[in-house]
Amino acid sequence: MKNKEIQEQRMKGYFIQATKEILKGEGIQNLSVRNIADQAGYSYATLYNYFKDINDLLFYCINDFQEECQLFTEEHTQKELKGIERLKATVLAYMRYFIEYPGIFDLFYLVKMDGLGNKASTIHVINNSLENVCAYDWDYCLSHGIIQPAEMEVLKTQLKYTVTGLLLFYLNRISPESYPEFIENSSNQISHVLNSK
Amino acid sequence: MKNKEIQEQRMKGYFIQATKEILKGEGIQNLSVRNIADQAGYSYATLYNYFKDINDLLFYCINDFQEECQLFTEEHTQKELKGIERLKATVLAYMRYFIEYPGIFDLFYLVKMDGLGNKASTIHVINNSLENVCAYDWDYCLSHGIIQPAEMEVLKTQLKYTVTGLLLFYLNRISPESYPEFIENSSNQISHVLNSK
DNA sequence: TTTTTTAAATTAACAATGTTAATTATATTT
DNA sequence: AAATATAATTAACATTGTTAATTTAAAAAA
Repeated sequence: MKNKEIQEQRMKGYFIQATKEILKGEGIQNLSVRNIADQAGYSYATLYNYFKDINDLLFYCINDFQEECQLFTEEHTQKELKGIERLKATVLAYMRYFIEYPGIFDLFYLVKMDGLGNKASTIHVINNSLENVCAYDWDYCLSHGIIQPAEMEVLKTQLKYTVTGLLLFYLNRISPESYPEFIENSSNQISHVLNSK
Repeated sequence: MKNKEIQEQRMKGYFIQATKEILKGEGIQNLSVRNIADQAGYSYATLYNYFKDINDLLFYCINDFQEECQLFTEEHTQKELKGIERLKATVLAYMRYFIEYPGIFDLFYLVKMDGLGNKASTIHVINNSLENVCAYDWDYCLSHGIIQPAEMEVLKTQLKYTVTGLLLFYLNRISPESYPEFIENSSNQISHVLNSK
């Protein structure tokens, strides 16, 4: 009875992998059940033997992408930096991840997840996405007395909303119009939030 | 040749009105061409005699809603308040408008507007939505020397991203979980942004 | 090794969507 | 009143998510 389990996980993996590829490549507007099944090498109805519906499939992707995002930011922030400087670099790397994969931004922040199914735990992952990526930096600032515990909560929240807002307007509403402007703007806003430190 | 124009505007008005009603009532996920036409009292294909596509129709709604939002905030902030206090009240009223009509939030900030058609001017309305609603307050603060011009730009930007982020997480990701929490959270964050004044 | 049973995958089918083409009904002009 | 132009409707198509019916492949029993 163990083989069954292994095989089922493997099949799920194929569909999850296909979904992730489409999400990263063509984006969420080109994602469809038939598309996914094609990429996975199966018929569209087969998908429903392994997932309740397309949302169910998306939940798995969110967890995977959060992990990937964590790795991405670690790789893209120089290890020499410390404290506030490092925190800022981490946040900017976090943003770059979503700029590189706008479909993942859509998935994390824009998709409607109406059926209350699996949701709870996945919503939790999203709500703590940035905070988790920055966990090391927050800890460092705390243990070195750079930020007081009380203020840290406000900063975390402020940063979360600012970062999401910046990404939302750039990716979804073309403001600012160019990437350099966006980066400069983002850098300024993040500094402004953190310099009330 | 003037009657033609009047009649055409009237017809457009029926569809726009219908669209707005559905958007405010059932929300964007229940909006469809057939739905709109039903509400307007015409067949679905008739719509295409007056609008290029459904996006074209949405553009008109955005302008109307922005005006309505402006009126809403004016009515919901006490006239006695002045300066920063009044600004804060205006921002909170702005947020309440979108809480009352989540479909309008979707329309303003979440909908994909891919065909570059009419877009430019409508995008501009959205990008300046909050700033315009707060125009009176910003002017007051400026002319009374409460905020310096240079800093004001940063605050406007910061406020825009914070407000959008707060709404996005509450409406789309259920965080925080209750409305009182959301209001308290929002109030705190807005104060925090403005108190660096 | 056949045969039977079970499980898995595929094709058919449905309802809902946006959009266009073909057709009918309504005004307008001659 | 007849002919023409305009506007509205029904038909039709392609695309979506999802379910039901059917075929194919795998496992178990003989």
